[in-house]
Amino acid sequence: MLSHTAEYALRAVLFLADRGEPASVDEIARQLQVPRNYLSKTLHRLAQEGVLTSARGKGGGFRLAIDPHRLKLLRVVEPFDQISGERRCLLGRPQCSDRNPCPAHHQWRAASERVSEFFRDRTVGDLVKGS
Amino acid sequence: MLSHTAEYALRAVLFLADRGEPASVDEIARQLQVPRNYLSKTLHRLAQEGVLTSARGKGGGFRLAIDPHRLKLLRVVEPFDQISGERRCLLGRPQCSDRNPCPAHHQWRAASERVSEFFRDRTVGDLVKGS
DNA sequence: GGATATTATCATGAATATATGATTAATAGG
DNA sequence: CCTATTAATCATATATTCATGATAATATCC
Repeated sequence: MLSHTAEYALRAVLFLADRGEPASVDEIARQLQVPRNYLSKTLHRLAQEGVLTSARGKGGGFRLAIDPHRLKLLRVVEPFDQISGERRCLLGRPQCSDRNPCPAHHQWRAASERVSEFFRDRTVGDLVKGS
Repeated sequence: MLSHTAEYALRAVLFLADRGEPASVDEIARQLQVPRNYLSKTLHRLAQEGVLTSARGKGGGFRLAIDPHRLKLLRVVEPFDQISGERRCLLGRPQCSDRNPCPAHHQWRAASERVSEFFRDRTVGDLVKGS
């Protein structure tokens, strides 16, 4: 469902939310067992998006820029995977829409809407143990 | 949601179901506006899976091997994309399961289940206009 | 059996996602 | 200022997806 990159992003964010204080890429990568430099780029991207803040040098690292209970999962994931946005027609028809639906449109919409909803409504806080 | 390949497969199958008689790769590719040789491999794969039958030579082509109303969408799509099977943990934890759930497990399950259901329950016949 | 239509296969290429290793830039603390 | 720590960047490698063009194999029809 999610790309590796988006999954790394989400796991890193959950880790940071759970932890509550800054952590270095090294530490996060070790915890999640994912490639260090690859994760570094992913986290950098999240920082650009305003989800994380980063600080170099001693005592630096990444931390959440947003209260976990206000941080929607979609915000974490959408820089990497297109989850929501305009829902793509299952049959790839560009002209497909609510008013001019392909044969699959309504049924597919109802199903896929649930997934978008999940990412749009749930917050990082919802998924962290201690809250 | 679907890869290009799976989308091509689904569209080709719907086309064949709608049409009711054999069609050549050339014709299907022209109709769907997708790359010919690439589609050829995709259809070949569907033939191997028993979804289509193929015939070479004059008068040949591909046709459905299964009554559209008995052909689940999952059957068309699963050779290319992993939709169902063991639902993958959103956080990539191999040990995650109903009995040993990750924090996202139940919520994610409820949402993604809808998508699996769609492919598992709906048939090609459901999506063809004239039926 | 020759011409033609068609799927099947092969060789290759381009684009993207995933990943690794090395280097550079910034920051904090002594 | 020096050193250690850390993010940021650069160069490159590997795997997968998506795609193209050419050729081989097979079937039909005359």
